[in-house]
Amino acid sequence: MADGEDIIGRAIRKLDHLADLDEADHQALRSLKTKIRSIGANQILVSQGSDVAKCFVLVNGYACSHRETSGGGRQILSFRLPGDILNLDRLLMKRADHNVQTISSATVAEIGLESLRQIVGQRPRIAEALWRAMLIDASIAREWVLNVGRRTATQRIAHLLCEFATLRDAAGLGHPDRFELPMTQEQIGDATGLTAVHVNRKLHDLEKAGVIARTRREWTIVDWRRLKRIGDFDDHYLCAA
Amino acid sequence: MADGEDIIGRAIRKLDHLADLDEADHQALRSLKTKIRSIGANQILVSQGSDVAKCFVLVNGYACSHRETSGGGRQILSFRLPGDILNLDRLLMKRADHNVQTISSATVAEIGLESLRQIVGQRPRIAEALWRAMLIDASIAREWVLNVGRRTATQRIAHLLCEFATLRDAAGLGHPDRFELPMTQEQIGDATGLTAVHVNRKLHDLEKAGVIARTRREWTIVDWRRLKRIGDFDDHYLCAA
DNA sequence: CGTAGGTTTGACTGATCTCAAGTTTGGTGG
DNA sequence: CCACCAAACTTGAGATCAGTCAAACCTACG
Repeated sequence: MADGEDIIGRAIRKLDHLADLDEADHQALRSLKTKIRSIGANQILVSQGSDVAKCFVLVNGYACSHRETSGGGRQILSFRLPGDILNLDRLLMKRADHNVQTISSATVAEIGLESLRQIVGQRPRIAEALWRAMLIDASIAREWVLNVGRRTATQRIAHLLCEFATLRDAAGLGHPDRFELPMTQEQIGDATGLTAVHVNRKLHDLEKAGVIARTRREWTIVDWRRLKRIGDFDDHYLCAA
Repeated sequence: MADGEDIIGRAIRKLDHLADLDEADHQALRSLKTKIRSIGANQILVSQGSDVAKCFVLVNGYACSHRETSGGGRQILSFRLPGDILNLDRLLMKRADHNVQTISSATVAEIGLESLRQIVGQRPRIAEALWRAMLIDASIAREWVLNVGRRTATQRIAHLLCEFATLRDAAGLGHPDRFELPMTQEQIGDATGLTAVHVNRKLHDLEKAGVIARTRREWTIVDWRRLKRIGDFDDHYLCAA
């Protein structure tokens, strides 16, 4: 297994799951020229309004997308895991409508927009998979509207943890309910529309209630069923294909 | 101009704007068999989890999409105007991931999913336009996450009013800052993550401040510039193509 | 070690919700 | 044209959730 194959392998497997790609589709994806880049934590990859001519595939590490209010408020719109394409919208949109940045040190594969567009034009199955990937992102965004608009602080945080753990498990990134959480409490707050201080308090509540446990950076979901119930979590929206 | 042409004309013009459709594309769209249906206010058209085999084009009246929490909370995810396709995701998604219902009496055109899929397979420009329409919906959803997560009550309401007025104007539905608002204050609350009571109070604030005016169901945006500033509104995300 | 970023805790403030009672509006039937 | 009704809107008082400010404490890393 060559290095190049391995590196975007996770992304390909993901797309494979969204439409029945055949061997020729796989070949086409593997033949895409990629440039691998290592970046530090908290580096902006795409900034709102920009028109970078490439798509980034997250190979390793974690990232998030966010928008800002004019008053300086920051709202995280999604967390990204290895295998995710970070700015897929650029395929059809002239400009990025949100920022994308790493939240840990990471490595990304850059793909030229032109070659990606070419493949999409020639291979309908790949187009379908990408289209569907974007629809799932949209479904997640809608769930976040619900989360932030209609749930209490504890519920929002619990829901976020459920989502992260589920996506992480689906991506095959190790033990399903014992992992290192890549985001800070400040970032959890920015994702749930809360303050870091309040996130901290509610996290302690969840811990005292025996639903989660934390030691250093290692988090454990002690009572998965209860966490889901608290967060009103139903994974339907995640793989809604 | 035949009736059938007229009725989906608005939707076609919208798509035309998203990709350069040629005459053959227009013909293909016009030749779609549609069934026109009139419905009362507050009727559910699509319910979450269902798999209706048709897409609905809103011809007349207003609609919204929403999801619910298990606790009975309701979050409106978008308001829909004449010319909008209400459940476009069904093109690629097995099941609806949210509810769609009318908020006024309305007439919709039903299009069979199969014929729509056929057209999408044969006419890449139409596929591109539809794809882009979905991306714009996604961009709007992300803006709503920001709105609900990071803005105060007054800002959220102002932002919503700006968005509605802008979309309404873009759809060519009459006077840009003087119109009948189709949603109740309860619905504004469900869209902004607030209580109807609180929406009412903040609406009065905006009125007292001379930013908006209301008589009966007729709303006027008195000071458009100020409303935009209050709501931190930048229409970039709406036509982000 | 020393430092910066992240976490924890406390006391106080303020925005929004809840509950509850009116009032207005628009539609319906007599 | 009027009487009535349900839905929407309005207003007040008190409760609560989450925010703010500020200080102390970790802990990873250079």
